[in-house]
Amino acid sequence: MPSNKTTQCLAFEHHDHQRCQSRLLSAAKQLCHSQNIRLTERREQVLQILLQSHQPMGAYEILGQLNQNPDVSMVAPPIVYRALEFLLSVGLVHRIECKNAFIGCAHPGHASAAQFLICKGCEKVAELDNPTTSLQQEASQVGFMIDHSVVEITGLCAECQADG
Amino acid sequence: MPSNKTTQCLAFEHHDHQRCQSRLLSAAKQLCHSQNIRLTERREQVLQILLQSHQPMGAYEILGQLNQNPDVSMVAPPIVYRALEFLLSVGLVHRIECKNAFIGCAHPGHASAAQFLICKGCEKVAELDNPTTSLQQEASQVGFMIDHSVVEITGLCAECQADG
DNA sequence: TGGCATAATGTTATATTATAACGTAACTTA
DNA sequence: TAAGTTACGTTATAATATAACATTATGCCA
Repeated sequence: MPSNKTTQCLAFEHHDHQRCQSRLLSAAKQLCHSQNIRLTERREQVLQILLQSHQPMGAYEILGQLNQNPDVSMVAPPIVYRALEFLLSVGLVHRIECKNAFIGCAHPGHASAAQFLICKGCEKVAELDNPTTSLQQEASQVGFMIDHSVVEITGLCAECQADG
Repeated sequence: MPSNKTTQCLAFEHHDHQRCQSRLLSAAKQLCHSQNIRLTERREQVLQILLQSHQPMGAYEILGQLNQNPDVSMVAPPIVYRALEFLLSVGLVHRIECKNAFIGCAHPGHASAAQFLICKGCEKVAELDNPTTSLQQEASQVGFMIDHSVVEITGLCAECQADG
């Protein structure tokens, strides 16, 4: 049995990203359908752009990609921000605070407080899927009621370390 | 012996802030002196402004306070950002990513990866002083080499919960 | 002490990120 | 189909941050 020590860091492993991407898109559609919320064309466009890679994108970068399509008329920032607002609220996208950027959720539906490993080398971001951390325990020890948590670890992934 | 369960969350406790402030300023001076780096007047001004409260401040808010002094000529954003850059590099100030804001370090010299509890009620921020977390362990388990970590927990402090 | 190198500050302009405000179109449901 | 709601489009502008270059202060040592 192969070691699975990195199986929760898909972003840092070689994988069939085509499949990864379509799996996440299907999951998104299903999730929205089951919750009776609308994944409109715009929202889906933005989600698809984010799912193209495991790298976070700025809002204006997304905007740029939307506007690359010459068939469609140019759109302005609020379009993107509104789609992102929706996707964030549903948990299909996360915000990477330390980069003012956005990334597709790697574990849609798991709701939990996400934690990110952000590689400075390849700029990919892995989303850990661990529910409770010691932090949450500490917070409650001092009587703090958690609403939302941001955990972003920057550094070098294994491969980028090897590449020097 | 009184419970010390919250002693590391000074920000959320009633305390003599006058003393807190001057203690941190002295510590900063000492730290810079011992490391032979210059805490210039500008840098000290900015640090003092941040030490006035346990609430994070945006760069332009700091700028506003600097420019409140009618004796001195107006300064422009780069002044503030440069002072902040210095103070961040020395570890006298931290950046609160989820607010694009800055806060005086509550434990100067401890170097460690800081973790913040951010209250939505009183807007105060407590800096935990815990060295290694389970996160760091997890990161190294997947071969990730940590450079910097951002841990920001938003919610309600005990007092704000009580206040309804 | 004077002159050089470096570090810090000051100034202007502009880049980047985000949202307010208001109008139009589309969907939903009675 | 009318009314209410949600989503989208458009314009303008707010808020955050930095590039580039000029000036001043500091440290150093010949």
